[in-house]
Amino acid sequence: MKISDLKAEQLEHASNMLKAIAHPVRIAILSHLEDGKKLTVTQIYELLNIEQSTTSHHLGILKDKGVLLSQREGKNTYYYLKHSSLFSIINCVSKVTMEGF
Amino acid sequence: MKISDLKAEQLEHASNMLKAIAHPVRIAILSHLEDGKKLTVTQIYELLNIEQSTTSHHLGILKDKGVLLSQREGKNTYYYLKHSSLFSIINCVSKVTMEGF
DNA sequence: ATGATATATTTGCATATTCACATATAAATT
DNA sequence: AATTTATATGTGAATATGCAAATATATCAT
Repeated sequence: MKISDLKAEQLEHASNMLKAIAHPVRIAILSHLEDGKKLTVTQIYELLNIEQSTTSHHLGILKDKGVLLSQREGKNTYYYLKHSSLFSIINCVSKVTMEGF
Repeated sequence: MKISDLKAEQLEHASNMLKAIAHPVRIAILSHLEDGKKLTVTQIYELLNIEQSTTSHHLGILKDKGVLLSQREGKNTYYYLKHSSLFSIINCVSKVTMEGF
């Protein structure tokens, strides 16, 4: 099936999901969540070397737009990918990016 | 290879490309350019039933960010996909979107 | 060469959204 | 109450968006 079969609502949905991941920091976050990994806010901002509040903000965006899920365990909140099929998109993006254009 | 292997420059590039397509109108435009099709500004704005200047604006964005190429033939400008591998991304998006979440 | 027409691009405007940072606040644990 | 971890708020700046109008480009007839 082709994307032209999508209705306006679906285009909006696809657009929102793409917006969610269309930022270098959020792409980097997702890259660390491959293979079903779950990471805390602290782990992520230390890995990426950015502001703690900036990290939480981006995680909030990804969660709000249905890309990530979260799970509080004591003081820590673990974030993980909601759908493994998102890897498909990210892998496609990396493939196209590596082709260099 | 994983997206975590990407360098900052590549994350930026991937992000820009995703930003380029992360809009309902631009997704709809791309959907009509599958299978190597080439369309004019007039064909596109009539297909999508939107303002002529809005269409030209979005086409400009897609061209500027390296998603589309254009080719003037007389009064008409034909737009087409720069890399067929972009279909991969769009097809992944439609797949994930159709899974409905 | 000029004016008219068709097609496309650009400009200006107002509005909305996004972003990073610093700080404040909230929640959980000790 | 103090500490650790996380979320929310405010701010200023940057970016994105649609529309209407203006401008540019190409073609055609005169």
